[in-house]
Amino acid sequence: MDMNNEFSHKEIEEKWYNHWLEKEYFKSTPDEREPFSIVIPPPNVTGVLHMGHMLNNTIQDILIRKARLDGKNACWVPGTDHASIATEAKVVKMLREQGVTKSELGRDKFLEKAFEWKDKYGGIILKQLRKLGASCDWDRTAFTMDETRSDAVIKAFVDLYNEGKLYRGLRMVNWDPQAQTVLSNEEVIYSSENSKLHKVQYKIAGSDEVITIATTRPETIMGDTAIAVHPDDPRYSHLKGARAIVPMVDREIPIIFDDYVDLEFGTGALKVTPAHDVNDYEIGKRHQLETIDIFNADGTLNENAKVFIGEDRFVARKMAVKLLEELGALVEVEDYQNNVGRSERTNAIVEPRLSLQWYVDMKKLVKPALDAVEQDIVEFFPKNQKNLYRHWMENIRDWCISRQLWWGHRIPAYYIDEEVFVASSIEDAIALAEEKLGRSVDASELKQDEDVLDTWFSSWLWPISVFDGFSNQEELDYYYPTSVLVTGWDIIFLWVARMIMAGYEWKNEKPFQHVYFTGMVRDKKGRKMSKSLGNSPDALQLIEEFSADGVRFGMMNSSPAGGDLLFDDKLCAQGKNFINKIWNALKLIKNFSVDENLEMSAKNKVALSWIRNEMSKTIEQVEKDFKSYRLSEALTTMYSFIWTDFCSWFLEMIKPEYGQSIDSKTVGETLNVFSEMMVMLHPFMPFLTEEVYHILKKQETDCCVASYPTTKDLDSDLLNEITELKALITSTRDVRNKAQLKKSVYVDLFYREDNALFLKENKEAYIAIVRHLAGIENMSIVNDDQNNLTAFLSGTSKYFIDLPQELDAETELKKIEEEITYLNGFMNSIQKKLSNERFVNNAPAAVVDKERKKLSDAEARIKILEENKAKYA
RNA sequence: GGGCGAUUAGCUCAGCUGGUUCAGAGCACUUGGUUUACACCCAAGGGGUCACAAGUUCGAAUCUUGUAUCGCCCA
Repeated sequence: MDMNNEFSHKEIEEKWYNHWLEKEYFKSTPDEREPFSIVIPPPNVTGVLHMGHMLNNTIQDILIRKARLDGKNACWVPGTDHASIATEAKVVKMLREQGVTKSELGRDKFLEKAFEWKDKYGGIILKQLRKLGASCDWDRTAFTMDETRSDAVIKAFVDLYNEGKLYRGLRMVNWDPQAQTVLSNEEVIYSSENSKLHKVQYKIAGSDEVITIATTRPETIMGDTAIAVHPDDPRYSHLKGARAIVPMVDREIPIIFDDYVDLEFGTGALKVTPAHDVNDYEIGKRHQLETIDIFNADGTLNENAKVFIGEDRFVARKMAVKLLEELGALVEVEDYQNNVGRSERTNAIVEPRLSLQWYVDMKKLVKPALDAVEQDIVEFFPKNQKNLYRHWMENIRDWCISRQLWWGHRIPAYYIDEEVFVASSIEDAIALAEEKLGRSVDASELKQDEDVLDTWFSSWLWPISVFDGFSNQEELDYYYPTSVLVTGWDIIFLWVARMIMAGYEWKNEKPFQHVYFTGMVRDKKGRKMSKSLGNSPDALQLIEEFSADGVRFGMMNSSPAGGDLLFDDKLCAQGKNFINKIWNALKLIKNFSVDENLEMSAKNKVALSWIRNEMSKTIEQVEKDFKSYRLSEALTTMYSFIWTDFCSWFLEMIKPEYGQSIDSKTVGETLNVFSEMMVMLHPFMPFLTEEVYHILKKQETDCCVASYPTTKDLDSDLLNEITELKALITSTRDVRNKAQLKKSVYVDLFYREDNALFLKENKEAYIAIVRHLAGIENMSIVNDDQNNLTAFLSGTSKYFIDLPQELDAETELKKIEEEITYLNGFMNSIQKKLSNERFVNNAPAAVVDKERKKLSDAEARIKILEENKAKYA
């Protein structure tokens, strides 16, 4: 048969992916079969495939393909999220390049542009997933801002509000005074900058005493509402109940005691400005302090400051320093390095600012979600993530869900003056307003909230909303709860925990049975992959170079659940080599010269029986590994079975001598084993296995939808005997190597009459295998030690080989002596164990027997080694 | 400061319920091999006091505690 020398992955990948799509193998609709469903963690619609996605989606594809082969109704729902911040930033940038600003355009026009942009550039990542072989039901592709998903979001918001689980409250945000917008934490870049630490004296009211604080921001002094010191600080304990006077504005503020204060830092006294510092805000809340906001939105000072009104915050800082100096309040100014946050987009120093935001009251949602994980109703893989989850859930904070952006779901809250009406439509809002106000209300009176919802507020509904579960129960009943969620542990709070809460909140049921946490993909130096480091390989280029199967192999080869993956091209190269190996095994078999008239030899019969047993063992192990999500273990198991057992041992066993033919039955059986092997490996390497599956023989189905192979009862005698036989072959090859024999030189091998291996019924086959694999001409029995032959040991049996020349006596002697020394020590330790009554009495009988066997084996080996030694001495 | 985790061969990591599937894989290394399916390969080999210390146990890489070093998350 004519076959390519190499597996040409590009055309083969495309061919089979299209074939699978045409056959609609990935499509799922509810039926009588057991469902197996996965919802994709929706990637950012503007994103491109990176290493993390590859790992994550390879795992999902492996699980879904395995379920499909197991005969389940496998449904993998793909989709993307709208990524408010990232997408809006990209659209704003595009508009800026066109010379248009967001505010000039207005909300509606801006959204139009954003959707245009999304339709044009969005979803590239889903196309890229196809290259990886992802077997998603593409007809189900969902987007967090499409109609169904948007309806769900609005409904969820209204529900929570009506149940009192949503509220509006003040919160400290990252404010960019230049762009006049709120930034998320991800958009603020912190770095160490040079600044000055000012030590400022505050007078204590009604005394001559002063208290000195240290600050890098003297321009905020006018907003101070307390001075805080540590409760254990002896320097200040006498100030309990005292009040200090804020310099420049002469306002009295309390001195408070709080653990937050660092005794070592500065003077140990901290000025507290709740309106302009996150930590101060927290302290303020604890001590019910007044909050004085002294800044305008553009970073200039307002009337509350009393001084420097209208000046920019940095101008005000200089003026404040000068004024403090004049007042004699400034004690000292020293150089200081501190962490400064700047806006990623404008480079302006970020100003912490209080603003009114929407919150979810998480304490009202937490209980069933915490219980579910604690009781393994939702099971985590690996388990240790439970601790992290519990810790977070027990210390949960309310979730701020409003974002000062336009791209996203606009908050369904409508205002008339101070009154809020939350409703899923303007009509409903009007009705609510009319009822409340007792008069007719016109739509134009209602002002809808300007903000949108956090993207996670749509993602947390994902396992329900992709099945349209907020308005339709039918699909949900079948697919929900989903079987497994595959995601990174870095979003356990942002996403996983919230999905579990949403599941119980709206469906009173967990969203998934299992959660498989993947590790982070790092570069080979252990650094996170990032754009700025430029250490992330181009995913598609990797596929191009190593093939999709090769990359999938590389991703899976070294990534246990939860463990980080130090990515190295070499891993993919190993995958590519594996493909080459399988391809060549296929070539070998297809190019056998088959003789229909040949009988199947005893040797081939034993070989086939053995490989079937090994295959069964492998399947059993793989099934076990799948159950506990030890996917990289499963792959390693299959790899070593295919490469070592099947190729290196089995194929060599049945391979005819050069120029000879092989019987058709052996070939037929071998093709069956190979075929099953391809189905077994299919979830990990779908393209290669499908191609090989069809070249092997005429098949009734495609590999993609075949039945996963099953296990058979093991013949443990045969397995043990072949293990022994392999050891003999390896020892013989070793002796040949040491004698520097050429492969083409055949020699004679002898065994003793009492050799158990060659007393069995498979004796003839075993001899044939040894001869075939170890370069042996004749194999026969000798009764006595043969001084003209070279003796060697395999297991506990002694063999003789007729070498053209003797082995180097000195090296042999040294090795023998070393082994005798080792065995003596080994025996000692076992004897010690066996003479320990407590061991013999307490250890299980099987363990004791094993120790006895070890002892007798070691004795037998020593006896033979001593004989051999005598010969060399 | 609070929490989580890691430390096993030169490198990257497996090692599940303590006991021959217990010290293992890949890469790297050494020796030999190419008219023979595969040099993207074959055969054979070398290499580890399982971070350190104590404890539990008949028995510890595995369980407990402490120490050291490193990583991550939250503040």
